[in-house]
Amino acid sequence: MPELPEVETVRRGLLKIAKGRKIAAIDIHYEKTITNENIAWFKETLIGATIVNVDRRGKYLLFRFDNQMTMVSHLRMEGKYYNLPEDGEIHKHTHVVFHLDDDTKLCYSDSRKFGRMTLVKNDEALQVAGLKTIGPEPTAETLTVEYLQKIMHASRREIKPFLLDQSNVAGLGNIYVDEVLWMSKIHPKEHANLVSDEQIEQLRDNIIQELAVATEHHGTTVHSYTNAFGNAGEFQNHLHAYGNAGKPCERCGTPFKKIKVAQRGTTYCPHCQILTENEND
DNA sequence: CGGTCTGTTCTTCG
DNA sequence: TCGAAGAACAGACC
Repeated sequence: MPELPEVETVRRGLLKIAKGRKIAAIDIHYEKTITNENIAWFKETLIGATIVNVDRRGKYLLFRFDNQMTMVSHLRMEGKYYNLPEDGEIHKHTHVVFHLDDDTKLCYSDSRKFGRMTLVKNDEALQVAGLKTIGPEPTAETLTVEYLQKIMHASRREIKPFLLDQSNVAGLGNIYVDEVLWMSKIHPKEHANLVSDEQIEQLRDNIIQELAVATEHHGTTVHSYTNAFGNAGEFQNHLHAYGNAGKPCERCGTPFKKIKVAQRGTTYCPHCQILTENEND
């Protein structure tokens, strides 16, 4: 389940093997991965084009080509890129294969078939659904205290679904939301507008730091698949809350509880993370 | 074997 | 206009 640190790790892996490479041929084994209406056009437009860069915005990868086109790729839960020699045997669940001009192939596999790719002109990339409404990148420059305070004051949503909403802040998913809420001592069901300005500042700092440190560790590996970019991560060894239900909180020793918040599995410390008003779980 | 669960985004409904 | 809930995706697991 790639979140920002994992997607950034994939981006760096892609740059190393694909930047400067020309697409020689494309095999598509599962057409729904490509959301363009015209699959033939998708292939024709990319064959002969050279990958000049791979950018990232939130959890979206943007492959930039020398023909002024951008392929937007979202991995959703299980999407993975990996690289093989041209004569290598592709893994199960491989839906798209880009044959490159250096006798290798860039493969996309996705056991759940949730991931999507779409090809658009460069200047239309930010109009793609999902990117059009995406919030600021979680960096010190782009995610300001003022911005976070403004949008949190204006929302009565529970903080967890609020932070999972990519239009508020880009890049957070289930794992890192549980982590930053634990670090910031905020209950996952706390309403955004009831969080104090001081706590918002803490939360903002924690989001920025947590994602940066996780990126340094190449993200969190949940299911490990060798040879796929972004699966060498070892940040799972640094998680405090996620996956620790029943184990003692590092700060106070109270066992972590696991509950549902907005239909999502949520781990939190019932002692450190307290609701300001109700005593509901 | 049937039900549940999984994460993310989009769509629908109130 | 907002937020909650459902839909969709497909497979792993009990």
